[in-house]
Amino acid sequence: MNTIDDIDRRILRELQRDSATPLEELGTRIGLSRNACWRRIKALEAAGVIDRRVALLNPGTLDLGLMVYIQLRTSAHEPGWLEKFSRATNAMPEIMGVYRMTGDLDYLIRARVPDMAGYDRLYQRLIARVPLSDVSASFVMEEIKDTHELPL
Amino acid sequence: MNTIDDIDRRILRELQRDSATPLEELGTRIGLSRNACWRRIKALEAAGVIDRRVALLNPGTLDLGLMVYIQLRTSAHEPGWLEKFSRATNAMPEIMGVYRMTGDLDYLIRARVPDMAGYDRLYQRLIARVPLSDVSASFVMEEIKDTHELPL
DNA sequence: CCTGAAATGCACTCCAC
DNA sequence: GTGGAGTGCATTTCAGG
Repeated sequence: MNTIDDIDRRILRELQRDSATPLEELGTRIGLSRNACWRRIKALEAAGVIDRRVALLNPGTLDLGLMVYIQLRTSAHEPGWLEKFSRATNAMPEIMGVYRMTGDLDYLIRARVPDMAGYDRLYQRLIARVPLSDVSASFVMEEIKDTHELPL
Repeated sequence: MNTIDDIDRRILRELQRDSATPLEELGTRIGLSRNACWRRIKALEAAGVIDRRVALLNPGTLDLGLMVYIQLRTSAHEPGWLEKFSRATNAMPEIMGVYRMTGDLDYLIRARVPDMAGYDRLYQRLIARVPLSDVSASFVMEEIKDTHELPL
């Protein structure tokens, strides 16, 4: 895989902000021909730097206004617990992120639900599938910033 | 804005997983003609349900392997503090999420950096711009799940 | 590495049904 | 809602510097 230079970074910055821009405009914006631009994009895709193109949806219009972070502190887990936990959370679409953490909290879950009742249903379903101890939830009152864009 | 029916949801599910699929294939997959499919997508865009199309990048290939959650517990902040905090965090690209929370922690920051040294630089820059008290960081050891896809 | 042009294919529109 | 057909532009390939 080739090293990523400055021009690549500018291309990536544009694409992760908006991938619908025509090649022509993208090229002129970064001072490259449409064609050279295209070749770099293909190379970045082949190298796995660009993972995929997706549509970003608006949570507010889909009745998913409540974001919640669930913190888990574990007791001693039996062998195979992590495997079961991983399968359970991966099978639950409301759960968008699951992270094993340093520090005093062991696992952190990021989820989106319509409202408090929706959180309760999620919680009930989760503890029914995996034994959990010491669960606490924090709800997002205000999203000051929330982006998928990586710092380049 | 029209209500979103089951077929719309299936379209959205496909698009937020992969927006590069040709209309033809997308149509057959959900059992709709290319044409009807296209009309629904345009309607969803007009209604703001589909926000935009973006490229998703691979953090591992861009030397952004470390994800960190920074927890802030506030002391009494002077007026205008939130405004300053918001501007500062929005101007820092490593910071991908900033949330005002319920519960004992007041603000939660999600950020991506290359490594521990990168985190320290971020931390130093942040406290230089905004007065903060009671800052604690938790680092992601393992990403068990991490997706942008909303539950539909 | 790049540019510019040619060929392909798809998005998009309009049509009749 | 379906399918077909036509236009134009984006994407891709190719020839060449």
